[in-house]
Amino acid sequence: MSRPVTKKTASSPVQPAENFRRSRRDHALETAQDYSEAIADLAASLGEARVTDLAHRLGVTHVTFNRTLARLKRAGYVRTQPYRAIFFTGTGRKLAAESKQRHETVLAFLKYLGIPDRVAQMDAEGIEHHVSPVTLAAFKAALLNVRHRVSVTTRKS
Amino acid sequence: MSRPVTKKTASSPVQPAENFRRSRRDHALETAQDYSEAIADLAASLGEARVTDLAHRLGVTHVTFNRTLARLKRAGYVRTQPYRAIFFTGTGRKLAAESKQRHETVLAFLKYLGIPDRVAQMDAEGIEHHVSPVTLAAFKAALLNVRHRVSVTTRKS
DNA sequence: CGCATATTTTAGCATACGCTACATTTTTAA
DNA sequence: TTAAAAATGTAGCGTATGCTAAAATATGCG
Repeated sequence: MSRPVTKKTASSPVQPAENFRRSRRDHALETAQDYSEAIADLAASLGEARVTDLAHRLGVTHVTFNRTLARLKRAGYVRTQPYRAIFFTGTGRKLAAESKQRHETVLAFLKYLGIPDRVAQMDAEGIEHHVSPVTLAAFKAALLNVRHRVSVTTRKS
Repeated sequence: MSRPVTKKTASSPVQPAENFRRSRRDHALETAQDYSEAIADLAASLGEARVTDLAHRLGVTHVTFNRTLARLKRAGYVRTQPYRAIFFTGTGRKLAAESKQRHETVLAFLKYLGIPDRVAQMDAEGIEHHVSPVTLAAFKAALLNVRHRVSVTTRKS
């Protein structure tokens, strides 16, 4: 007993699995994006990106940062020389720019919803990595809608 | 050379770190929530939750599911007997219910923004774990707003 | 009943991420 | 110039997640 169920296991629920899978698969990339974004940020504001500064900004030890940096290097996003500052490759710079842009959009959207800055910033940090281009576009559209209140072509990056 | 920068390292950027930290810290809980939600879902629709069915639904092997299930057990969310179906504890049921509720809200909100079902479902899966109560409330408010067409002040945390 | 099949569990490996402790190199200052 | 301080890098540990392969238990049918 205890199994009086249709044995038609796993016939219908096949699409959900894909979503979960995707959600998980992307996770590895998230940190890389965060790191790239931080590197770009700091490079822009301080003129260069140093390991210690970046680690502190990201709330990890320099060790943790360093290891992930190695992954970024392997992936071809950044190039570094030992004991020197970090430099982006073209690909890396693009990744960082996209990440930042997306971050800004998500944050602006949350604020637009009336969410307090503090909370918006926290949530944006987690949400941004799961926002597909389509959803991002929807966010942008909503923002444009409220800002201009008139017809605006959606291209204004 | 190569360091012509102000040495005021790590004085201002202390709040960002918190956000990143939070975003990461929560990650361990995400899977547990996904799993709980799936267990509850399946228990509701099939009458009981079996390891193989659940694993398939979540897109992982039964082995992976089983190990995480052990963690849920350790955390006191579920109780199981070897080779038997899975049962929630009170805490676990609550967690599952909350997760599901949040999932529904996020999904509905994305759809409300005009995002196609397929995409909305994918994104919701990733986003839901990063939506704070405040943001969730804002989502709900937006939904109510469109449903009732009445004024909904954004203060309702 | 007993063996074939299905389900569940365990064992062992890989990756990513976090950490502390320690080694190395660079920078700074005496 | 040389020794102390700061920054960077390496080694090794722990957790969580994923996997495949194989053992253990349950189930079902001849």
